[in-house]
Amino acid sequence: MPPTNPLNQDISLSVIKTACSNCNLRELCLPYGLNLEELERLDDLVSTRRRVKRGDHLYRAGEAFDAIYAIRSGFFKTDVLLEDGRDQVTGFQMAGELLGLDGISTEHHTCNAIALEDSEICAIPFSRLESLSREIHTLQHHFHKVMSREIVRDHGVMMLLGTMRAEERLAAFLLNLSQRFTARGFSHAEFYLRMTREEIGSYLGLKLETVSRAFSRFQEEGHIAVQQKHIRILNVSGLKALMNHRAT
Amino acid sequence: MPPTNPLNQDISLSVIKTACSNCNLRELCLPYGLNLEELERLDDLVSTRRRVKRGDHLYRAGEAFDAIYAIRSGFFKTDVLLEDGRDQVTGFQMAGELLGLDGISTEHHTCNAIALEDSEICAIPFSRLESLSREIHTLQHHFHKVMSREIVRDHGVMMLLGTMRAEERLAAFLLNLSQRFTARGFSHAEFYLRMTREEIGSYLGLKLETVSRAFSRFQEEGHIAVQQKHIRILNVSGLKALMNHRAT
DNA sequence: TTTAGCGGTTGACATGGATCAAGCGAACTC
DNA sequence: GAGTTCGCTTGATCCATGTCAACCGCTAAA
Repeated sequence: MPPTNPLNQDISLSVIKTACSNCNLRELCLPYGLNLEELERLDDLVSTRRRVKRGDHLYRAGEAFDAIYAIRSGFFKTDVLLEDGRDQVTGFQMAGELLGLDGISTEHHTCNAIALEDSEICAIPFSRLESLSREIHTLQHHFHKVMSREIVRDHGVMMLLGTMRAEERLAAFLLNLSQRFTARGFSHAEFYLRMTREEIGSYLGLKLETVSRAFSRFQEEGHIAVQQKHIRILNVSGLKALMNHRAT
Repeated sequence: MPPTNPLNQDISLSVIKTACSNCNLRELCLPYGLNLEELERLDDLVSTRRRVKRGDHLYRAGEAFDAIYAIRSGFFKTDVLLEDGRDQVTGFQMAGELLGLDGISTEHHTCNAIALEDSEICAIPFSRLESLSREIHTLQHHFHKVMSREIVRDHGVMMLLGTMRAEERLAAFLLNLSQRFTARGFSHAEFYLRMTREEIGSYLGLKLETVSRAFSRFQEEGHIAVQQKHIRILNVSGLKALMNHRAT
């Protein structure tokens, strides 16, 4: 039932929508571990929500940094560009994950963040986040953990790029996606890829043809079923075995 | 002149030695930007100094995390291990740089830190660092910058591993070392490598033979002079040109 | 329904770097 | 001072992945 005053309705709706305290991602995202009173203080801070259409930039390398972004829904990639035109996808981000941490260092973004599907993000003004985390120990500590986790993730990618074969890389990639979908309550075994073969290749340090061949091979061997961007994982342990195989 | 009481001498010496306020790396390290009073508060915190002999571990993957480490002198590498025995060097660290940031995430170290020469480090208990950075805004902000810088550095390595050829990787590596030595007041053109060809290769995702051949080639082409671990850079712009050459 | 375009698949061939192997020189031990 | 070891260099060969090219099949627009 709409209330008598439609304006109030709008306001309360928008408040509800942008509140961390009300967000079902709060256990994955920045508010992790906060109590109710602390949550409400964080709500004050996370005031801006924005839609980003598929293909649009959330931010570009070189732009001034003043906020980090939490993904409320949707899917992003980040990439870095070299002067000579080469680029590399440095990550794929999904709901509950943070974007923009790279910008703190120089106060300018150092990569591009591009939506791979229509998405919604919450902007978190960074200086206000620092203020609040000076007051809320839990928030401070969790933020540090999130940054550290990003460093650990990057080490994993370095390992992957530095020592793994093409098929190992792709297996690791699929298992990682599967695990992150699971954490968000989706099927661990069946999902749609939001990115092209070329973007996967860029992330994994491979050419798109190599990615495509590896997909076909996994299918032949019964590890997965692929149809375009639709993936079904048929044999998780098979994929895991692929990863740890070579001991060169 | 030694004072009459040799014990006092020892104490004051050790205090002087471990103080950030007295360390000539303070502009590169954690204390960056702090005023005198703040520096003294940081001094209280950085009480433990430790020597790490060449080849020894500062910490190992899996150990409980409770402190980060600032390198006072010396040279380290960090590496990650896969279950199947493969490993990858994730970085080389020199004086003024921090080690252990990866441990914050899980409260356990996720990599090994090994001294490549006899070194000295300052241990900074992490929970106390968090406390202090809740009180000193400048410290908090600078610590965030340092973590972010590590993320940006990792993206650079991902780019290198994902898109560059062997010679480009080595050129980038040499230029990076040169720049970091310069920042520490050493020659930008002449230095000793503290790591083996194999360790360089591991970091760059190459085999030691490939690293060796690339060194030889750089020498033939007059970009550098190599003799074992002694490197002289003869043509900086030549090396830079090597890096941005290919536009595939 | 036809057509255009983009992403994906597959094949043939090329190549950069890995692998295997031999030898060398500097540093360390006895 | 001789012998041993380890790190490095260099050559020959191999192979995983890149490159080039053709074609396929969704999807969307006309």
